[in-house]
Amino acid sequence: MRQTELQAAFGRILRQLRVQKGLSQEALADAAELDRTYISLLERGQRQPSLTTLFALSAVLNAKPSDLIKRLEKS
Amino acid sequence: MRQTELQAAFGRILRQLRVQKGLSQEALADAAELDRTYISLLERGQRQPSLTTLFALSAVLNAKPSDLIKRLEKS
DNA sequence: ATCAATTGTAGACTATAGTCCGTGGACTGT
DNA sequence: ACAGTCCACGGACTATAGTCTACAATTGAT
Repeated sequence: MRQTELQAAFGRILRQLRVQKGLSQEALADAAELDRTYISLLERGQRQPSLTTLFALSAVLNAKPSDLIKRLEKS
Repeated sequence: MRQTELQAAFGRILRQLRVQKGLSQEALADAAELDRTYISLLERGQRQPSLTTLFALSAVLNAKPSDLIKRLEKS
């Protein structure tokens, strides 16, 4: 998988989980102690998270980081 | 898990997998198209990988990225 | 048609991922 | 003693993660 595809796929998964939980980008950002505009960038595939950011987002979304990565592998 | 602990734990896992495969840091770096000194930093817990770096390292080590993350969650 | 909430986006910025070049130390074999 | 391999480590650098401010576009409700 190329880098841009990886980022785009991560963005789709992130958005899906966030919407499923009924959170706004801002609510997610606040809970994960990140910036709202950065969540927007992530979801649009223009950034890729570091490990700690992955863990922080997963925690807020009640998902295991490894499950999130597993979904990435399949996409 | 705090950020520094996360990095340190990732470093330990990375080193263990690399040694298991009988690779030098340089061999791993070359195969993953990364820098030798950066592998050293990762293993010593002084850097954390991006998603694409995680995938690149996992590929060389014949491990699924999600399995690597799973080990991180448990440590 | 308007208002509020949400999101896209741009620009300038700081922090950190990742590179490159070099040095020195530990270890092994000869 | 010397050569070869592997690794720690430093400094200087470039690329990108992540912040902050502000404004425009979208959507949904009334």
